Amino acid sequence: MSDNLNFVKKLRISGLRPTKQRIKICEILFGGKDTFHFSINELSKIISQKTNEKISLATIYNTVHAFLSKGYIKQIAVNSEQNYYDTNTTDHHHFYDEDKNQLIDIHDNEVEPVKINRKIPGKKIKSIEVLVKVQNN
Amino acid sequence: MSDNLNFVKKLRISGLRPTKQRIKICEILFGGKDTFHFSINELSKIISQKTNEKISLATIYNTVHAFLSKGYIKQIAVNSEQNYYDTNTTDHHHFYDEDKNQLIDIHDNEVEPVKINRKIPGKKIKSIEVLVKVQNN
DNA sequence: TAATACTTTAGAATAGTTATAATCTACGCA
DNA sequence: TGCGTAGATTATAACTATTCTAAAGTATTA
Ligand SMILES: [Mn+2]
Ligand SMILES: [Mn+2]
Ligand SMILES: [Zn+2]
Ligand SMILES: [Zn+2]
Repeated sequence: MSDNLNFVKKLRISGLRPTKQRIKICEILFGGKDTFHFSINELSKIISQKTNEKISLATIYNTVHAFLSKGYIKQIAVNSEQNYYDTNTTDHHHFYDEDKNQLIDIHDNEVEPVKINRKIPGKKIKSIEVLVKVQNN
Repeated sequence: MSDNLNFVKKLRISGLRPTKQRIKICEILFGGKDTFHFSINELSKIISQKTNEKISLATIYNTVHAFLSKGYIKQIAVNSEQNYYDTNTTDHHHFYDEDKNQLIDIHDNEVEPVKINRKIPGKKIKSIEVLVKVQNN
């Protein structure tokens, strides 16, 4: 709960007013020990489980987008069914479990750096993402 | 146009009846010299440009899904805005030009093989995909 | 040619997401 | 400490990609 002060700071620093809703979403996203992956749908369910008051879907979308543009979370492209987000904003790759519909972090020591021996004229690389799809044996 | 016989064969082999619509879509997808990337939307536009008769959206979706499940095309995850498909079904990676919203093939000689030093128990790797997002300098 | 299974189609339904516009709130300033 | 205002929240409508439905059409095989 003293985390809340940090969240307020975090929001203020990036020019976002520390509202009740945003602080609650901060608690859920950044208050745990571990980072995690979520869809808007999943986040919405977590919120309604852990909270008495309801946060409207529009606010959840707005907040996730705000956090995304501030770099507090990352977006992960898996498929077009649903957007996935990641509270781990470091550069890292993923397994995607097609049976559980679940993202799993691949740590840097678990994968060789990807080397691209080609440049696109006039373009700079913004990100390199590896997605390893896995399924049951 | 003698390609059409091949397309009929191709469809027959996989248990799909060679209908007028499917053959037309085959022509567009597999009749050119080069492979290419497309969204359903783009394919739909190409069809209406190159064809007098119209093919309904439902049929385009059905056919793309059928071809996908037969392995005639691949699906590429870029973002959740829209699904992308690829008539190049070989294993290969992609640049994604965020300004032009366009996929560009990375050839095997342009990237070192990606080595994953970790296994998920009970799971087998289905695919390894690298997506390099680029934007204007 | 007839029976049948498969296919196409228009349009309805669904689902994720974004826009709207009214209400509410945070916060700098009087 | 209370006001004014910019910014935030919300319910709901709108939008769009995709899937479903069910009726009409077509390929296939006997
Ligand atoms: Mn979407
Ligand atoms: Mn979709
Ligand atoms: Zn991650
Ligand atoms: Zn490709």
